[in-house]
Amino acid sequence: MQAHGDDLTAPAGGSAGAGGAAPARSQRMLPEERRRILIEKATEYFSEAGFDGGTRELARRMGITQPLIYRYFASKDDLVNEVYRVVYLEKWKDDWARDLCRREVALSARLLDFYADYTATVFERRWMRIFFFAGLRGLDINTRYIERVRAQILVPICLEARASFGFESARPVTEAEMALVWVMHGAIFYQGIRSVIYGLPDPSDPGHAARLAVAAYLAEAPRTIAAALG
Amino acid sequence: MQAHGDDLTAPAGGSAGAGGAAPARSQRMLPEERRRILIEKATEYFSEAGFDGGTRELARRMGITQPLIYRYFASKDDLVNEVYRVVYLEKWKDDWARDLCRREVALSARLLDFYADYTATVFERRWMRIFFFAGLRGLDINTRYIERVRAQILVPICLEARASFGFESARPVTEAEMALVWVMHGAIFYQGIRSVIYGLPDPSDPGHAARLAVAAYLAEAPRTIAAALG
DNA sequence: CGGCTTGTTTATCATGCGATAAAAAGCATG
DNA sequence: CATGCTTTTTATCGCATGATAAACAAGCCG
Repeated sequence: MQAHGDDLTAPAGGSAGAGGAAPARSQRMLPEERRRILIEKATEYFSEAGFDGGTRELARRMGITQPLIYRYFASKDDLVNEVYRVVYLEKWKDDWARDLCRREVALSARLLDFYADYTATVFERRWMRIFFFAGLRGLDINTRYIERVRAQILVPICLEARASFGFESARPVTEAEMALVWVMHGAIFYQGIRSVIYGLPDPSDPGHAARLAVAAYLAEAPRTIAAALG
Repeated sequence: MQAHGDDLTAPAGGSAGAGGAAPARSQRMLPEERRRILIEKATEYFSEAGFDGGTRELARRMGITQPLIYRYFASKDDLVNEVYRVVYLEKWKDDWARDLCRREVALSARLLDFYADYTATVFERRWMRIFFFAGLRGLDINTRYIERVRAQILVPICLEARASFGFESARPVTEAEMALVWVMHGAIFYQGIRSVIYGLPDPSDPGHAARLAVAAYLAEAPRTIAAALG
């Protein structure tokens, strides 16, 4: 539409756009720096427009020309995959799985600490939107992320719950135990969907939902575990 | 890609495709019927491909040619809006709000009945995916749907909870009461996300999550309501 | 049969996309 | 200043898309 009319702004060293959304026209850069910025801006842009967003519009927002993107990425898919990699993998903290197993701390405190940190990481517009764009596309990386949550977070929580309530057992986690922990996880995660996808205003007490969900989980867990192991 | 190569199948009255995915080439139809099928197939297709899916591919799946779509809809946007309308509005049941207020039935039963019916309606691949495609696009219709859930389902539940626990009051529902009911709702809704968006296998007991969430809600509600009205 | 209406297809346009090749511009070094 | 290497732009290709106009074909009525 108006991709053509506004390149009259700042022919060479132009200042920040008085006219449109395009930032200052960039100068020659070190490859690493250019690549870094490219991924960052691509994350920002694709998280809004979806992965069908055009490379021309992305370039325009960076203040570069479109073919330059192909000097740093062989194809648009390459760039998209890099965005995935950064968003999914680089934001994962191994501390989460480790800290959840620190039995010198009460389980309720471990769960609340974990969810405080986890939600601070993922309840962010860019992360959340890219997560769902990828999920709707049925991409492997999304499936693998969910599997990681299951294996490294939810299953450990089930085992910690067993230990916490005195049911030490090596038996594999049952479907009922998983269902219960998924309910807790879902109740908390859904709050992020409300904020970010629905655009509803954030609650004044952001930890409230997590406290309720964790308390409900711990209240129900003994019964579920007893039934599972009994 | 292969939009050209496979129209050698069944020139006129063709049988169901032995070659590809394209159904039988259609004959002349009554406008109402054609339009109905068009919306139905568009819902099916857009729910998979997203609203960036092409009109040619949609036409191919229907066994018609692409320009025919424009005899029934002025533009692709028109068709897309019709898909929204059908998915969002025609699947809403006014019974939900009414039945939630039937005080001769126990509140827990009303909640479980409601969620049994609600999840049967929306935990369906087409509905869920279109809901999130629209949500990510930030479309008005999605925002209005959420508002409808809030005003016609969640607020009434809060008021019914007050009545159920003997706190008859006309005061507006507080943020704490809303937060609690959103947690219940989110815990249940998230199970649909797991199945449909994540593609995880359905639990063997589909009502389990709802029972847990409703029980947790009813256990916590008296405290929350007392604090809100006290 | 001929003529009419209307559902459907064929042919086509303008536009935007991802991608490539070649020219231009920046910057260090002789 | 000239040389050489690297970043960036200009110009362009092939293709797919949404949309339009004109040709075609099926049924109905005289």
